[in-house]
Amino acid sequence: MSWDLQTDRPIYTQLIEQMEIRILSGVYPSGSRLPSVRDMAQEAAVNPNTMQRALSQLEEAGLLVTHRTSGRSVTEDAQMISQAKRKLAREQIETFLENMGRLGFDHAEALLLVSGMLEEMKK
Amino acid sequence: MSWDLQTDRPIYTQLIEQMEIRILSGVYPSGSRLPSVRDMAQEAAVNPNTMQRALSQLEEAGLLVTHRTSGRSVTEDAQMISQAKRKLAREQIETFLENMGRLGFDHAEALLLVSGMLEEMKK
DNA sequence: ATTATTGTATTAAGCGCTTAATACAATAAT
DNA sequence: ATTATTGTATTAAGCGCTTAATACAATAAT
Repeated sequence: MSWDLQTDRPIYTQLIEQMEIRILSGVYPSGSRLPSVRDMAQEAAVNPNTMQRALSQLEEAGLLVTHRTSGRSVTEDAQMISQAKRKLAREQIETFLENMGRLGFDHAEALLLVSGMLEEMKK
Repeated sequence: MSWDLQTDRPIYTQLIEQMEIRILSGVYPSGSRLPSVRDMAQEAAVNPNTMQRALSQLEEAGLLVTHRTSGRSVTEDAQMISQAKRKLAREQIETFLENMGRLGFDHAEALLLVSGMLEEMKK
């Protein structure tokens, strides 16, 4: 699981997004413990402060729980996680339709283009 | 046509994206002249230097042409524009499928979710 | 001919992000 | 009891982005 970070926007926001995806997709399952801030920072080739910043915001969002001296873990509220996952998926679809709309494709056309591309990829 | 700019990433990159969309979707048609840098900067509530930076990069990309003292205009190469539009649409679909994939949905599922949401929106 | 408009360039300042270095308190591990 | 590990906090420096102020050359408009 690689951390590919772009330079065109703040690293800590990218860390937040990627961590969120890992949590929602089950890479870090509900209740599981995370590596230490320092370890995760090193793995992502990032300063510990920057990783700390991202993690503390994920805690604020309710996805992570901090145990002062024994590290952090993913929330045990599995329902919250699956709810967040559905919400994020919905948002992905909305942004996609919005983006296509700005290019001049309505919803029906966008759907057609997606299924068309999937057909192509089958071959 | 509003310029809603976020603070989470550089303004000039957002200007580039939004200008590109306006060009590809025909808001600024092929061959049409753009307002001056100063005017566009004021309209977007941005410093002229920032707008200049975005426009000069769009010129580098071949979408804009500069006429030293009589302003800028959109390239007259209509074919290039439509090609860029197709390319951008394709990229939108790919990113969407990629994002859904990271959340744990395969291509078929993603397509189903889109059509599902469109059904909902009809009601 | 004169004026206004065009893109362009330069300099200085402020700001947030990122890194680096360092330190501390709490507590799990030994 | 001692040690190692944990999250956390602070300070200073560098960097790119953004703004502001200003100026210049080229040329369209008058």
